[in-house]
Amino acid sequence: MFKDRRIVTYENPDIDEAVNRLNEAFNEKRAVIIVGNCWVDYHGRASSRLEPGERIVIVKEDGAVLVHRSRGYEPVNWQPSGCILQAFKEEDKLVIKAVKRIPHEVVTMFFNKIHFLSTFRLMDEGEFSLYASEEDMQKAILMEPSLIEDGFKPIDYEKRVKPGFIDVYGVDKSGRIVVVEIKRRTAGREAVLQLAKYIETLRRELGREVRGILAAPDISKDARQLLLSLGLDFKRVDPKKCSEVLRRKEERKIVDFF
Amino acid sequence: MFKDRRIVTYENPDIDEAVNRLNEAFNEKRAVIIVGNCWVDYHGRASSRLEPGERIVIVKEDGAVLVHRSRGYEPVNWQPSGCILQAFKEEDKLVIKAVKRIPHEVVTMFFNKIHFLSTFRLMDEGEFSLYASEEDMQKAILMEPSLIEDGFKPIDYEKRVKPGFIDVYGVDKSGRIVVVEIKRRTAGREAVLQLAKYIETLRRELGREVRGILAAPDISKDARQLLLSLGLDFKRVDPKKCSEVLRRKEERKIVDFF
DNA sequence: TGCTAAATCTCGAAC
DNA sequence: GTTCGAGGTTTAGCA
Repeated sequence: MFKDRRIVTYENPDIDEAVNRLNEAFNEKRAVIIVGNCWVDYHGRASSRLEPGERIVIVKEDGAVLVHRSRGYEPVNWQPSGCILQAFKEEDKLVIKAVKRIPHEVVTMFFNKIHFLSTFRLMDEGEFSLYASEEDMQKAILMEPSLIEDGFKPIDYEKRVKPGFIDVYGVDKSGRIVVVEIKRRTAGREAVLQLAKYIETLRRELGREVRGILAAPDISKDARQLLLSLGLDFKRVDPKKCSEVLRRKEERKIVDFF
Repeated sequence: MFKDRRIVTYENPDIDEAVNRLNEAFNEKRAVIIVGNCWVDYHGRASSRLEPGERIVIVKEDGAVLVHRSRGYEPVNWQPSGCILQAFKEEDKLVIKAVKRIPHEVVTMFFNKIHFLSTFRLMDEGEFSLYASEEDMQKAILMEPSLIEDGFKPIDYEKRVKPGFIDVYGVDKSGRIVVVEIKRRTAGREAVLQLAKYIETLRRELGREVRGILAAPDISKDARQLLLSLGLDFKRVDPKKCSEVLRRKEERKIVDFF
């Protein structure tokens, strides 16, 4: 049990030791960090070759593999979780093969120098929460329709129409049908076209006028132009304010409960 | 110089030592790996909170930050390259702040236990090559137009039309204008609609018939149906074969040169 | 299983 | 600087 948790670190291990420690770790579903000089081949949906250099390699307990260079957010090579790992020695080099089926993809890493190798099991039950998603904005608008405009009354949400799903569907204070398209970030032309498609479909279906409102924290200049030319409206809605609305309503729910 | 390259590892460092080593590393643009118990706040385009647990944190020399949990390909929290880093002690905890402007985003990591901390500089000049990209396919088709069909003659590529850029533009053996849309993977409805937009624009512009060919390794069932209903063609083109064509042509170039 | 839409997408190129 | 498109995108939600 203690061994599971303990972090075992090897500085400058020789190839044989590295092979043993790695296969041990792969069998015991322990995570691994390797820093060393390596080159990497990938074959699958595409193919790639990474010429020799020092990199950080992480193998996680679920089989995910990441090869990181000295810069940038993205790994240069990787393998998602669920791949089968194997380490062996070949011509005085450490070889690690990570194989995945569906799609069939293989990442092969060759090390001629291992500066550092560490194996361990992470104890991690902490919850992760992300706030102010597009879904949060939708919920907030449904709970607090004045975020769109005074007198707006939602009737439905995620309403199925031919081209997709309408985020929020309702009537304005004059009784006109309103379609609301929500974007969590600056809305581009794409968002306007999406809204326009819904409007056109509904106009044909219902045989009456339909208003379109694009709800987003901001809108790009060309999108605004397109929006105007199509006779649609824009309503600035702040995702963070939506989070606050949700939080407030949640609190009220709890207050009402007691 | 040697110190730069050497990997320096501290097992179970106390908070003060960790703070010193980290700020040293941030100043000297050395990369850092930390394994320890931490919680993380993020505020920026969205907001998030990660409750305590053991994680792997990487800080790269360009300021990129990655917080990895025990499973999966993606970091749970991160910061792209170019952010400003700072480590300090607060109430017996190690705090690392990673701040980026444009957009303004802050990731704050709190550690109450550091299992190990390692700092180093990666020597990495190795080239990375990805084969069989969409660009490779385009090049291959331009070099070997029969990949599309016999008698096809390319005239232009990346041709600007109102909705975007036409991958390859040419004439078929009957002299009809042909627009080729290339996809490196199974083409979906989206690809067909893209091609259709180009075709329609060109038809209006030129006032004559225009053929459309979707070139991809495969096409989804619904995309094929849409394609047929629009009177467009599909041509199966294998990305790997394109790579081979390119390689062959490159070889020929070298042969011709000598 | 396959498709669609979103992502704190990232990254690079073009305007 | 902004915008646009591609990515071995990945990931999550559904039909």
